[in-house]
Amino acid sequence: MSNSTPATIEDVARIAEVSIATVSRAIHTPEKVANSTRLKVHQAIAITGYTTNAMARSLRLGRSNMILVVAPDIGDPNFSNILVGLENEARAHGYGILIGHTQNDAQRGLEYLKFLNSNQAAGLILFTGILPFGHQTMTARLPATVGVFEPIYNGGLPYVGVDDVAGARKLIDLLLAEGHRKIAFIGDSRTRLAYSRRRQGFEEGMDAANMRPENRIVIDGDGTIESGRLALEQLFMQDRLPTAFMCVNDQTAIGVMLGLTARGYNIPRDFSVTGFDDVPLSGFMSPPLTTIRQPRTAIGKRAMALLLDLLGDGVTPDGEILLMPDLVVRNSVGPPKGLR
Amino acid sequence: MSNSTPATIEDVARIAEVSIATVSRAIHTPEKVANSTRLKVHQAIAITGYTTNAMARSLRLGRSNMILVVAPDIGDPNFSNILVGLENEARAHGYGILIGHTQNDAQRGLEYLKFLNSNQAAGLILFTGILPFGHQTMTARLPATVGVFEPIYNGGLPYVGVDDVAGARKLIDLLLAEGHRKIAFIGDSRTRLAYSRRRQGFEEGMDAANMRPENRIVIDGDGTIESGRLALEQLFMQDRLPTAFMCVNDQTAIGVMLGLTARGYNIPRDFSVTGFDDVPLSGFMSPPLTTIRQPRTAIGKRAMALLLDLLGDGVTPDGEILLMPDLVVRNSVGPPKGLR
DNA sequence: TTGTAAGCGTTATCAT
DNA sequence: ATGATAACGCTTACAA
Repeated sequence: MSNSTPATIEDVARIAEVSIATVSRAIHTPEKVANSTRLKVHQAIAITGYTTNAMARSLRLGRSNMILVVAPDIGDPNFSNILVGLENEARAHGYGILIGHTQNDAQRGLEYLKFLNSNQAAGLILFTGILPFGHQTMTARLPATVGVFEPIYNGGLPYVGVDDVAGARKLIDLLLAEGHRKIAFIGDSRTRLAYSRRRQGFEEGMDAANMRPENRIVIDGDGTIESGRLALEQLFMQDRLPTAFMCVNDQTAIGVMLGLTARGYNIPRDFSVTGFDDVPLSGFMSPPLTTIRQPRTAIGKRAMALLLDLLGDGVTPDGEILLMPDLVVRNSVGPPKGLR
Repeated sequence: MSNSTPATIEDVARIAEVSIATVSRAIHTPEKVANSTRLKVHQAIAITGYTTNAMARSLRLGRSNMILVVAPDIGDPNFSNILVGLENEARAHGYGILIGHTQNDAQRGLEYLKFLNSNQAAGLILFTGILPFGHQTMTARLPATVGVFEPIYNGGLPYVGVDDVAGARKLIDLLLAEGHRKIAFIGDSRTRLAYSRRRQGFEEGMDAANMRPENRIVIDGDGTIESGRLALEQLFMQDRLPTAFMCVNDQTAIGVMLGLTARGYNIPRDFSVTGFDDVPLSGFMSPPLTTIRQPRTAIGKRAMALLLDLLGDGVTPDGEILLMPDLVVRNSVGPPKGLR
């Protein structure tokens, strides 16, 4: 069955004994074609195994039906479920999805920019928190674009994600309610809106409880397990110990937990720890991690819906769609040691 | 800088005051163009910000410079490092990578098939273990294709991965050497070559040690953490307990460990457990998991090199390239209880 | 060394 | 309701 070359619209036309124009119409505007003709065409299509050559179609149309999703790290445990949401919604509207992987390398980003500029994708979803095109970022001519999961720092682009400030606020309020006073925020030094917003939630909560600056320990990592561990070591070396660690994300929290456990401490008896994102692993930790759940599939769905809207009427919507995140209370938080 | 429409080759030609053919040559066969002309052209390109329209180019050429990588589950912890190897190699040869995500859904697979059939990708890398095109699998007309990480069950396609039999053999030999006699193999019931080969390694090792059938407990899951847990519960319920669990992959092993720990057992004092793959999480377990390391980046690199070869001379190479995997000894294996 | 022109597979306009 | 044909942007004989 391995024919040498794919069937073209002409092959179909010949077999159906109509013109190629009619074949095209039978496919895309069947109502403009006589019933009998349409039947013949579809039979011919079945015989030849014809599928539209998307390159030719897109060239002619000046647009494709593919959406490019760019992420710096495919391995990000948040990514795959977001993707499911994106895909389902795209499919429902006749679009396909292609994934680009930048590894935080501007060179790679640029290649995707080229891809976009040659109309190989109709729209762009950015999972990056920052425009990934290096020095060309400012002058990049982008198709319809929406950020997802992380607001985009330097783009002024529409975005769908969770309300980071509110999520962080839920966490800090929980810690405060348990009786914690001296709390460390293990942040992320990379310039990303999501991180500074989570920090902001932390500060607002501390403010609301009238906590003095000396009760707030802020230290930055880079959002990895390793960096959580490192931040913890720093704090121990400097002898600046809180009773609770509020971490910018789950990875960091897992690093902190691992470090604490390795030092022989018990969580939450000796220290409390919180995360953010509810990554799959978090539920498997011991103790399971108290964190904020990202409605990942929903976020993906909304983001794609937004993009498709944008593609439709080309009108740029209001800046951000913020979903409310849920607090997931597990077992990594308890009252501080002094209070028990 | 947001021009309405991308510059075309004609814009460049006009500005450089040459024909479009010369522009094309200046780009692709610069040696066939006078120095002075080449200079003018490149200046014009800079001015216009021109990038080749890949759709038009591919349509004309009948091939693209994109490689499609299809995986059922982007979230697979093995995937992201394989991808790095694939990408680096592809880039080095002027190819870009696109990722397709099937979620084990034949419908989705079919869409990628269409994508391929319209020449939108020059080659295909399959991370799937099985051709993902449903009932059209048998008649699918594929471009140059190579399987990676998992041999492809129903394709007869070239493949780059690890020697599963040899890897499993290392594991079973370790267990045997520690003194284990009654060993359970927690397998995967899905029809994939990788799993049956690991099982084969298990059997060969047991055979070589003259172990009787009643010392071999074989039970199947589906390769997830949950299924490892479930398999363990089944064994407990049936009261068929081994002293060691050899698991088809790390996820399964982690499930087994979690279940064992939840039941209050100590690993490796009460039971030994092994995995396969050395997924990132495995090193973080307590105890860290003894397993087989997949040289993921190397596998990706080799697979892409093979594909590019194939693209070059179109000659189908010998079936499989098997890399030797390393045993990673950590702390989840010890002597069986009776022997201590 | 450079230009002219055909053609890749579509869709859309204009006739018929 | 259907057919001829131009055009989308590009590469590559072939001519000059």
